[in-house]
Amino acid sequence: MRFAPSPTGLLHVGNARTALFNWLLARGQGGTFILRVEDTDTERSTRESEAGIREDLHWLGLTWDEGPDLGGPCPPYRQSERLELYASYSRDLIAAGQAYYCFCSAEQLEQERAAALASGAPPKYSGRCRQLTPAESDARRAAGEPAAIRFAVPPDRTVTFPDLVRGDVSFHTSVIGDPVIVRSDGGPAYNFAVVVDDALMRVTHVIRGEDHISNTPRQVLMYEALGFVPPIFAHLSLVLGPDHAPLSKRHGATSVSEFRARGYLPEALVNYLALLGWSPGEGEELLPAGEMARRFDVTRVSHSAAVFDTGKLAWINRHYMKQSEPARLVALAMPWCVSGGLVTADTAAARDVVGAVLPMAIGAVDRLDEIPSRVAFVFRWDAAEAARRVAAEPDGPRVVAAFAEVIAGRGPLTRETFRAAATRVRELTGVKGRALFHPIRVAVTGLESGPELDLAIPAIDRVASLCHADGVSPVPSCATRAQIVNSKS
RNA sequence: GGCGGUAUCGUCCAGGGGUUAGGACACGUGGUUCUCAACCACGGAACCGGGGUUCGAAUCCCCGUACCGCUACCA
Repeated sequence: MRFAPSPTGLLHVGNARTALFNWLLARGQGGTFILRVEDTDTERSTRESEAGIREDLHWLGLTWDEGPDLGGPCPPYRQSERLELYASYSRDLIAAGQAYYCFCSAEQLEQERAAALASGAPPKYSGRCRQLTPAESDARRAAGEPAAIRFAVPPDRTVTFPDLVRGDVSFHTSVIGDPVIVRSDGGPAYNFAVVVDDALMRVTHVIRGEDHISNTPRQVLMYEALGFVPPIFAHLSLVLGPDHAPLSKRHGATSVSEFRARGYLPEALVNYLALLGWSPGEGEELLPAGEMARRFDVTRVSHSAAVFDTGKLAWINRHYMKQSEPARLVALAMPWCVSGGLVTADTAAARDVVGAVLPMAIGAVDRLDEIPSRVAFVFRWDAAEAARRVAAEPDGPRVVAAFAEVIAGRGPLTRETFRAAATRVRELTGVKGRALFHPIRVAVTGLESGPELDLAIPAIDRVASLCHADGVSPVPSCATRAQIVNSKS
């Protein structure tokens, strides 16, 4: 199996899904997964983009066995480095009379296409240069006339190929114009390069987007002309946005790196992408990639386009956040906590702080980037505001005064000591339920609603006890907060 | 326009000649907790239309419709 992106931009989630399905097949069947870079479009291809795609693939955990960085038995793995191969095979095709030089200019071609369209005919290449004798072609080339090479599509044939997701697909050659296989600048065209590469790299299964299905008959013809056996194809339906248009920027995030930047976990994105067009069966949905690979069956992939559902991705992401080891989650969340101003740097002490505060966020938040706003109250406590709000509560000042007194000098509160303190306050004041907890919440967090106090109070005190460490701004303890609010109200 | 592909709840995915057409997300209601969230329970929600085949069609066939893709010296 192979994944063959062109390095002309960020890795789109649709392409990531294609990569994933290839990976699932390869890993599930003990196959080899090749990464091949299709950089024949020299105008748009960049090394930065290639590096970005490799990084995104790594982040997703879609590892490959052969590729430009790893090497392998069929190098090179960048098309720009395989130019002699394409040239050699195109010469063979010309020699065999299965390809020919084409001298038509872009303007000429454009005119013909417009005319064909206007008259309602299929806008395919007329095949004019196919008539040229080898002698004529050679003469014109010798004269320095620029020429592309076209593949001679055999007339009046029906090309049928099996497609693992759709069954047999047929096209008649009468609708296929002779495709350019080598551009006049000498570079190979996509349809030719894939065929040569997939054949030489001994790719057995090509899983790719549905947008390639119309290319497949030309490619099958080229396999035949070159004396190669075509691989087995499987064309995946496209990924759409909520408006049923192909997923694009205006729908929000579309690239893997954007999803990463928005705080999605790689295993969540992978799990979601796998569910888009496929299901492991038995109603199971949340499965690790290895388990999905074990169960993967291309044959059972959906035929129809799928709408990308951010809500479901969020649900899956929440699941994996709850599932993660706390230390890993802290490490993952650090960048957002730093940029969100919770801590000033990613230090060991800062990680302790984030670790103390994280339990309030997981389960309550869909993404890592939402963590800072969920826990910010710990760090941005406004004494005056808290006091004002407590004063507005019927029993507020009385409850907070009692609370301040009960916890004074006790040191950092834990869940247990807080519960005990709350019980004591209830005994002292006779206030219970919401009337008891709400003033405490408001005094200590400054929030009308938020995390459970069982979680919030120990977190605040833990952070307060860490407050002079590197990379951490000092925050007042619950006792201090209660005391201040009490004195102000 | 031509060619190709696709069609089950709002969305994703099951199922498939006779089923109360199933699950998940989302949504609604209720429960629980000091509130939001989470969690639990319950609920509403679908076989594109028309013909045909058949005792029986959501399922098989044909047509239509809609949507998507391709129709490049981009990949």
